[in-house]
Amino acid sequence: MKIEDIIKSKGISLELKTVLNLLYTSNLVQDKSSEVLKPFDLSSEQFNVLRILRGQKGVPASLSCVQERMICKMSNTTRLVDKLIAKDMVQRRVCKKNRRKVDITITQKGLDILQQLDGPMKALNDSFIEKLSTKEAETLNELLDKIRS
Amino acid sequence: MKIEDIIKSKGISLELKTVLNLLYTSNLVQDKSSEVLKPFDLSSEQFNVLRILRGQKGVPASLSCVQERMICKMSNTTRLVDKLIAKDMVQRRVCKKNRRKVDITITQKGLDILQQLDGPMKALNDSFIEKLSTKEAETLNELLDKIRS
DNA sequence: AATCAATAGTTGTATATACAACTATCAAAC
DNA sequence: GTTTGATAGTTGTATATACAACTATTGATT
Repeated sequence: MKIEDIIKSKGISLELKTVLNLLYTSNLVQDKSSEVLKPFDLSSEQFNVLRILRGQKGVPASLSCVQERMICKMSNTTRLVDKLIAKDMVQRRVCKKNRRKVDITITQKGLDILQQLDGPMKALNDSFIEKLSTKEAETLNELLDKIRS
Repeated sequence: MKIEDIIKSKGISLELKTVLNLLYTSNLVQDKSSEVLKPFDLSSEQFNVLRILRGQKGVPASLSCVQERMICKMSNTTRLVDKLIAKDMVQRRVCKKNRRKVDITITQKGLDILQQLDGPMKALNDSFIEKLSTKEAETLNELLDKIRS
C-alpha cells in the first residue's frame, strides 16, 4: 500500500509525505517486533537494551552509556533496567572506579533469551528488507543517515 | 552521524542495520516534532488526529475511521479524542444513521491551533527533507512503500 | 418478534513514559 | 580541607498506552 492510500490526502507536499511515510513504516516495524517479543514478555526497547549489553561482550555499561544508544532517549532508563533486573536478565552494581556510576551487565539468562529470540527477530527483519535489493537497502541507509545529519 | 556510529557494532547485518536506522531516524523526527508541539500541549498523535479531521473538510469521521489512519494503531482512540474534546479542539456526537457510531469533527478552535502550527511544522518537516534532493525523497518514499508491502 | 453474532465504542486496570525534583559522588578551585 | 559546580542515577507524580472486558446497537437468522 502506497503511503498516499494510507493518509488519503491528495494535495500533500513531498516533505510531509516523506515524514509521514517514515513514521508509519517505522511504526509498522515496531508493532511487528512487539508481536514477536510479546511471548517473551519483553518490550521493544527492553530487547534493544539487552542487545546493547550483549554487544558489550562482558564489559559493563553505565546507565548513561546504555541510554545514549537507546532508540527512545526519553524513557526512564533506571526503571527500564529495573524491569530487566526483576526478570534476572541483567545485573546492576555500583562501579568501583566511580561510585556515581553503575555497572550493568547481561546475565546468562538474558543471553539465553536473546539467543532464543535471534532466529525469530532475524526472520522478521529479513522479511522487511528482503523486499529491497542489497543496493536499495544501502541507498535507504544513506538517505536515512542524511535525514539525521 | 552514520547509523554504524550510533549503534557501535561492527559485524551487523545489512537487514538489522536498516531496520535500526529506520527506528532511530523515525524516533528522532518524532522527538523534534514533540518539541514543536509541546508549547501547544499536544502530543504527536493528537496533532495527527487533528490533521486527519481537518482533512475531512467538514465530513464527520467515526472513531474507527480515525483509528485506521493513526500512526500508532494500538493507542486508545476514545481517550485520545476525549483529551481533544476537553481542549475544545474536537466535537463528538452520536451518529444519526448508526447509533453505535460517533461523529467526530474538528472545532474552529482546533482549526485555529492547527493553523498556528502549520508554519512551524512545515519548517520542521522541510528541515529534515531538505537534506535530500527531490529525486532522493521520491526514492525514499518508494523504498519505504516497499518495506510495508 | 426473539435470538444470535458482529460491529462500534467505552471503561477498568495494570504498566510504561515523560519530566522534574532530588540524592550522592566526584573533580576542581580556593 | 572546604566549598562549588558538574556529573550520574534515582524517585515522585502525573499522564499516556496497551489490552481485555464490557455495554449498546445493528443486521441477519430462525
